[in-house]
Amino acid sequence: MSAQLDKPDKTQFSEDEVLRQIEQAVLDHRLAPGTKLKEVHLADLFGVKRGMIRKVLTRLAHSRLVDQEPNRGATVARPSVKEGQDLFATRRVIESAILQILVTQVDERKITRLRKLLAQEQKAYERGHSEKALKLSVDFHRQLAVMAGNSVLEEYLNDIIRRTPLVILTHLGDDEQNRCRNQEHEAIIDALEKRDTRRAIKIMHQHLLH
Amino acid sequence: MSAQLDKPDKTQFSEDEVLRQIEQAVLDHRLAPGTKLKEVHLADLFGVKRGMIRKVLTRLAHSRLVDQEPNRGATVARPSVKEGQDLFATRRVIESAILQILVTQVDERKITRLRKLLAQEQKAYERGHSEKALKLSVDFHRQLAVMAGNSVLEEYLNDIIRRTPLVILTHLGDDEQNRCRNQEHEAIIDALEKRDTRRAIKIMHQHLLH
DNA sequence: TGGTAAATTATTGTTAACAATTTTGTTATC
DNA sequence: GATAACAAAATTGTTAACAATAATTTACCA
Repeated sequence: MSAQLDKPDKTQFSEDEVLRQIEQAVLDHRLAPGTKLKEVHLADLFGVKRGMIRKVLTRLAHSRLVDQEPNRGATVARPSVKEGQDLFATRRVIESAILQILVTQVDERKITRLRKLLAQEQKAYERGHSEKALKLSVDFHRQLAVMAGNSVLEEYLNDIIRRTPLVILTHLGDDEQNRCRNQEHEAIIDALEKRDTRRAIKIMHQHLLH
Repeated sequence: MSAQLDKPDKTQFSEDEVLRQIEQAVLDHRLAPGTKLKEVHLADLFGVKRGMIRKVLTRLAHSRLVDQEPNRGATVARPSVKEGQDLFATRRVIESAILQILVTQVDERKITRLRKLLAQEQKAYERGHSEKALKLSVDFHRQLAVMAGNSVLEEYLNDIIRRTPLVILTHLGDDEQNRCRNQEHEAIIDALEKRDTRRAIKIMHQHLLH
C-alpha cells in the first residue's frame, strides 16, 4: 500500500493539500478501490498529526471517495454497479445542461480557449503522455462547466468527475480505454461554435458512453 | 441565539442526530443566516462533547449550510445572490431530469402514492399547520426523486433543498410566501399520469419560479 | 471625550494520553 | 489439520489539558 501514494519530501502539509493529494491519487488510478487507509500510516507518510488525517478522511467520506465504518476505519470506496449507472446518467444530465447554457453565451474568446486546450490534449496523446492527456481531457469538461458560469452545476460535475474513476476501476478494471476520444471534443467545440445545441448534446451523450 | 434551537431533554445524542437537528432548524427557518454557532454553547445545548460539535460543523460546512473561517468559528451560511440563482437554475435541471425518467416508469401505485401525499399536504394547509404543510410539500419533491430511482439525482436534489431556505431567508426575508402552491403539484401528477413529459416539465419550471 | 494600547476574557485549534474495539497471532483440544 | 478460546497487537475513538487566536474590556493619555 505504501507504494501507491508518493511520499512527498515537503516538511509541512496543510489539510487541503493532503486532501488533494489523496483525491489526485484516486483520479490517477494510483489508489485502488477497497484499499485500506490507516490513520497512522497516512500521518507518517505526510508528516502530519493523526487528527488531521482523521478530518481529511471524514471529508473524503462525505464526497463518497472513501467508505468509513465505525471502529473499522476507512477504505477507498467501491461504488456499486447501480451507483455507477446513476453517476453516468446524472453526468449526462449535468453536461447537457452546461452545454445548453453555454450555447447562449459562447463567443470567440471561449472557442479559442477550448481549441487551445484541445490542442494540448492532442499533443500529449501523440507524445504518449497518457496520464497528462487524461488530466487535460478532464480539464476540458471542467472548463465547459466554468464557462457556463453556474457554480452549482460546476460543483456537481466536479463531484461526479472525482467519483468516476472508482466506478471504472471497480467494475471495468484499469483497462486504459477510458480516455476521452478527442475527436469528440473537437466535434463538441464545432457544434458550440455553430450554436447547435442539439448536436452538441448528442455528441456529448455518445461521448459519455465511452 | 439560545431560543432558536429547541433544547432537547434527551440525555445522549449521536453525531447524526445533532446534525439533523441543526439541519432541521435551518429548514424550519429557526436559524437565521449569519447566526454564530459557538462550539461550547452547542455542546452544552445537546449535552455532548465539543469534539463532536466540531465534527458536525465541519460536515455542515461541507454541504454549505454553514461557513467556517479559520480561527473565527462557524456561522449559518449566507449564500450570495449568484449562488441562489445557480441553485434555482440547477434545481430546474435536476427536477426536469427526474420527471423525464419518471414518465417512463410511472404506474398506478406511484400515482396513488403521490395523490396521497398531496391530500395530506392540502389538509395541513387547510388546517393552518403551515410548518407541517411546508414539510409535506418538500416531501412531495423528494418523493419524485426517490421514485425516479437515481440515487445521485436524489442526492443532489436533497442538497439543493437543504440549501434553499438560506437563500430565501438571506435575500427575500421570511415572507411565508415560499410555500409551494399545491395546485401545481396536482397538475404535475396529472401530467405524469398522462405521461406528458413536456407538460410536466413546463409546470415544474413555472412552479419553481415561486 | 476620543482614541489607542495593554490586559482580560472568550473562542477556536492542537495534541498527547488514554479508552474501546477490532484484528491478528498463539495455543490447546479434538 | 481444523476449530475454538484466549492473549497480544494494532487500530480507531474520545477526552481533557493546553496553545493560539480573536474579541472585549479596561486603563491611560492627549
